[in-house]
Amino acid sequence: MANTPQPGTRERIVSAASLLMQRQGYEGTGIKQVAQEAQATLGSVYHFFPGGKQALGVAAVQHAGQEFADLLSTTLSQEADPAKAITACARALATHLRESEWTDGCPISATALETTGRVPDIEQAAAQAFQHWQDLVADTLREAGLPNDDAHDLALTVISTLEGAELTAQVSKSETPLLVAGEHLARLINSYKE
Amino acid sequence: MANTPQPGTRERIVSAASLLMQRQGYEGTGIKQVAQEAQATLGSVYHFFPGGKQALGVAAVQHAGQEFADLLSTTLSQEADPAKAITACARALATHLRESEWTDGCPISATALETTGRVPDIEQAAAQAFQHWQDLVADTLREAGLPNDDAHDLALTVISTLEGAELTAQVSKSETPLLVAGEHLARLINSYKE
DNA sequence: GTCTATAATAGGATAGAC
DNA sequence: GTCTATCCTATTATAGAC
Repeated sequence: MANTPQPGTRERIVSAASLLMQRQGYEGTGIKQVAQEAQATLGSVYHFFPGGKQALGVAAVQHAGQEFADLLSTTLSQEADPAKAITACARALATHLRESEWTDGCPISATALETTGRVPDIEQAAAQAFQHWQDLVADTLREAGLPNDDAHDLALTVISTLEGAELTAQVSKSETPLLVAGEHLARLINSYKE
Repeated sequence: MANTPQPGTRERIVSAASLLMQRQGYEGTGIKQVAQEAQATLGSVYHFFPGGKQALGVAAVQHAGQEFADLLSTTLSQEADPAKAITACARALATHLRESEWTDGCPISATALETTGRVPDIEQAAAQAFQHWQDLVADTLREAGLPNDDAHDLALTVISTLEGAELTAQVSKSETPLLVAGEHLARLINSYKE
């Protein structure tokens, strides 16, 4: 035990790429900038990612996808009532967005939008992340007793709505879109509850 | 009357920039590419936009924002029942997305996400477009008899949800997220109707 | 208003020493 | 694995003839 190794070079590179692409998008983020932010050299980046920027983009999206999935799991499990759990998620996103001064929205939307239809590998990684998130929400709804089909569809709308509300909140620099969406989602879920 | 002038150079440039930025984002779109697509020269682009790429980005976002507002108005006015009108909007977006082979999602999301917090002029243009869309939906809901406050909040969630569902649909190359969101939004609106 | 040429810089990527 | 130097290309932007 006692294993908390400080992040290795590869890990620092992926984290830096993930953060920068969240804020500036894929095209707006340079490999040199990633190297600098990760306190690594350009040579190291290409050592770990011989596939170049696209491979780095894939790793960044996967990393961010998993990180967000963890956050989602944690938040969802803190409320027994699924409607309240979703509202809590929306609130958590709003707080995080405001505290980052509106810079840290969805970690993969910008990259996904820029590359869709043009960089298949990244596109696929983004689709998988979205699917993973949806599955987590669907599981929560099912465990709360909702029928399978309802849970599946609601989970899809929950992810879509949180995604869109975060975008709207970020653009308008206001927590309101996320908070209002959280309330509406709870109402929607409750309308399926009996 | 009888005034259908063919598009001038400036108009062609803005249209091309708008389309390219929709598909590739702001950073992923080059001014030379815009000029080429608009069948104009680089000199013409800088003639009309001395402010350079940022000024072009602002014009592109405003153009796309207005174009989408027109589409929204048209679709909303074709159904008397507001819930059905919103569902129709979602369906229209889904069809358009599929028919473009998943390239034409929200015309401004990619640009907005990439530039938020970094290019204030573009950020502001995007925020105005979002606000404009929300106002159109709010008007529709009010005209259908919903209380002012409900209409305002619902319109916000409608825009957020359509936005997110379009993103999810584009990334997963499926109409489903938009179609399901359309149904859920109708259900949500109807739950406020009495 | 339109065009070409070019400046100045930054981008992704590679080579090879260590 | 790490580092530096460098190649090549693309980028934004400008200058000036027409």
